[in-house]
Amino acid sequence: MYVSVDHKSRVPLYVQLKEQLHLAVATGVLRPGDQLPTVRDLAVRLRVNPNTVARVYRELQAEGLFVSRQGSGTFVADDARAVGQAEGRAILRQRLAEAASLAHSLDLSAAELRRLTDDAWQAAKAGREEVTPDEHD
Amino acid sequence: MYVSVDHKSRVPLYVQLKEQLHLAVATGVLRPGDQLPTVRDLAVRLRVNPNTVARVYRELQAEGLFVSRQGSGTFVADDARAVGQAEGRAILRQRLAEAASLAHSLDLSAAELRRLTDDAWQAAKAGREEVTPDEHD
Amino acid sequence: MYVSVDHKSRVPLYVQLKEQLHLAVATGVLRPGDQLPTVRDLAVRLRVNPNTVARVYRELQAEGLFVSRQGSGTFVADDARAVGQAEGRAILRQRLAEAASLAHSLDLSAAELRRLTDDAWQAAKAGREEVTPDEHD
Amino acid sequence: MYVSVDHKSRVPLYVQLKEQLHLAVATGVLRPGDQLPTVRDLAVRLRVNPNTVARVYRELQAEGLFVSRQGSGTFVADDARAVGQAEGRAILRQRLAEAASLAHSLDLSAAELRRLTDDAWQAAKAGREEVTPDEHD
DNA sequence: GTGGTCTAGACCACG
DNA sequence: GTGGTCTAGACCACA
Repeated sequence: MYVSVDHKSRVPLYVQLKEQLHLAVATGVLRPGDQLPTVRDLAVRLRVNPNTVARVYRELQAEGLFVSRQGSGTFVADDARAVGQAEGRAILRQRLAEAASLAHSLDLSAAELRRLTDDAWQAAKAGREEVTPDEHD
Repeated sequence: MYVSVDHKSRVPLYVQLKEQLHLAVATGVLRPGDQLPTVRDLAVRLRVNPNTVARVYRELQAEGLFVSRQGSGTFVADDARAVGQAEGRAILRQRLAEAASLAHSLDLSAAELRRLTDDAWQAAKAGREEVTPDEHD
Repeated sequence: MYVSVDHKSRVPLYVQLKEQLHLAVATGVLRPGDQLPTVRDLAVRLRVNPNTVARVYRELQAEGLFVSRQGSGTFVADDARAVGQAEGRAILRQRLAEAASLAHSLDLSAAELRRLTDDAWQAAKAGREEVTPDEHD
Repeated sequence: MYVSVDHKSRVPLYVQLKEQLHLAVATGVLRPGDQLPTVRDLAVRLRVNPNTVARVYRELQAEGLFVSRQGSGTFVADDARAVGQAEGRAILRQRLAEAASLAHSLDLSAAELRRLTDDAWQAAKAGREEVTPDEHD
């Protein structure tokens, strides 16, 4: 479980955390049945208020990715991976749709868009190798 | 009319408006020297708070797309088109970078990403024909 | 907009409020496009913390019943009624399923269950006439 | 084995267990004078915290269904069946009251409610045949 | 010790 | 003035 949040970002903390957990499930880092850190524990590690973590767990439970039980903890749901992947693809499709629409408005050709996409892909692959540690103070 | 906003969208009105003006410049619908509607006029036409329009004009001025001549109004800057196109591409690149990163996290191949991009492009092209952005009542 | 919550009930406040709004939409008391009370206003009227109201609005928005926009307010979604009725029936079906299962365990016949249901229906109809005002102190 | 619990359900374990014992008594699976498993034994079999079982025994004792004889164990009370059946009916009546009230709010007619009830009854009858409540591993 | 609810009150983004 | 986010900290239900 390697999650981190950037307190300086303008993206809400709970969104950052939610996306990371989403991805962890979609990519199999978190597997069905795995227990998640307790709300309080994760809150301490991320230097975040417990309510914020609780909100993320609650929403992911509503989406069917997690199952929480009072007294025992929060776990990855049995069918979480499928749900996570489906959602991940849906989000990707949505973002590409926006990009394509913008490309259209800029009068780019399909070939030009494809080239830019390939560039972005290469950049993402390269970026993967670097570590981007979490700076807080 | 070259601008319209969707009051039901969760995208902030000022962002929508700003993007549309950006595009209008980048694609040549608005040309250097053209005069823009007054803040009040545009606000009425879009059924939007004047503060919102004013904010957009102010920010686009700061970006160098618009210039305001005291007493006579707001106009499209001389080098606006170049600025607009450059910014448009930068935004597009940024969005594709995010999409590519997500695709990477989802373990998609470059080919799969390209296919999704092409799909999005086709969808954008198809959608373009059905746009009727002018009238609101 | 006549909503009330019982602070003494063991049912969470946010659940009580959510159910009432759900019903108001499903029964047409709230109609598509209607503006809801502001978070702060409703919080004062119900003697509840604004966060509690905000949570309800947020969840109902996630379910597609409400639409909230920063700066302007919260409104009933266009297709809210259909969503609300569908959900209402689903909940009813779920409760009847539990009741039927229990009746089965108690070795009741279908006829006996039906009689009890009719009784409950009559009681509900009668109860409808009484007012049950909200006591807070 | 006449009891089982579902660790994945959001219904609290102690509620599940209590209901099952209730039913076992009401339907005669457990008869007056029968000895119940020890707290520790049942806890192990159900993979549940002993506190949970103890709580259920305590509450059922308070309701008059069980009696505990010092040093020899917990037994089903002599008049347990009557008590259990009465309580079962009371619970059923309560649930139907809630359902009827909801149906009323949704503007359903008595006939529609009856139809839904019959459907639920049939579904419960059908479901009953496929139950295999005993084994958990 | 687990998660769940609620309050009080601050600060930000938007119109 | 609208909703949205976040913190701090209390209290409850469950195991």
